[in-house]
Amino acid sequence: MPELPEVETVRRGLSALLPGRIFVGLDRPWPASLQADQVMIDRFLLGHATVAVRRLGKGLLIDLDSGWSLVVHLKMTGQLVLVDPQKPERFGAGHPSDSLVDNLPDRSTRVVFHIGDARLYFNDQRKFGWIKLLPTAEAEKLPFFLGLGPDALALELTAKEFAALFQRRSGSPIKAALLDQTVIAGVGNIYADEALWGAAIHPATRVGRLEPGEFDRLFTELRKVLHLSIEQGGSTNRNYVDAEGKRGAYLDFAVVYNRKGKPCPRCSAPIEKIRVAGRGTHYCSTCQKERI
DNA sequence: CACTTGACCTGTCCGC
DNA sequence: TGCGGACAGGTCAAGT
Repeated sequence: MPELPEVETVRRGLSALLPGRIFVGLDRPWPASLQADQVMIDRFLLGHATVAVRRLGKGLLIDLDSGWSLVVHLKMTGQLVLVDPQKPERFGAGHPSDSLVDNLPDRSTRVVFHIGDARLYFNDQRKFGWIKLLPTAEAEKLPFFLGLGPDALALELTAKEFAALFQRRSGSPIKAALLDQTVIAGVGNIYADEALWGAAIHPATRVGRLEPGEFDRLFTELRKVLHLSIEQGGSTNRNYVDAEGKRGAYLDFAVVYNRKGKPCPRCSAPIEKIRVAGRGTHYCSTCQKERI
């Protein structure tokens, strides 16, 4: 799944649904997805309530009143969906076209948290995702979190600072550097392609060849697509759903991602798909000129 | 250190 | 229709 806008959408959903409710039980149809000792689960999860839900890059922290946290990474196909029997209208019914999941648990369900009467399902078709239970201070110090660059939507980040983050990756294609979470946190394959199209930069352009004005444009476009996507509840290509099981609508606004052969809205040339940094990459060869 | 490639898994789609 | 291969929102480890 999940790049910054999708994780942020899940965070907001859980933030509205979880705090104050007590974890009372657990099912683990695929135990490896939850890295936690049963003794720690009994002491620091069960009987405790959520106090806050935070996002760090593409990771989530569910802070508990025990001083411990559930740390979640959804990787490619992870979902966190809360089903509340008190509010069945939240889930599926009414807008079935918005819902991608019903009848949980299903065969991708890896962990089920019982939270009062409600159920929080961790589904993950490809099993790349994980959940850990750790003391909050320790969770924040996981290598993955310590290594993160500034959040792509950090309020205090300026265009000048944005450009400076890329210095040490001067030999990389700009797309590879954008995907590097230690440079800047939160950008993934979809929004890298969309932002590079907006800034009219070829994805394979070496960082060292970019001009200051191009970094300015990239910074502006990146934030624009991330904000728009959050407004739209994220991107659902295949699996992604929010905390209520609903898909995101951003791909209706996407210009290049998953749109090979469709016309570029700037110049009407067909969008092309190539491979950059080992990832499928969509761009307009007319608007985003390659520089040798 | 910077950079690239393949591996982790399951499911789906495309071409023959 | 069937089958094999490529590919899918992300990281990591290992290689050069």
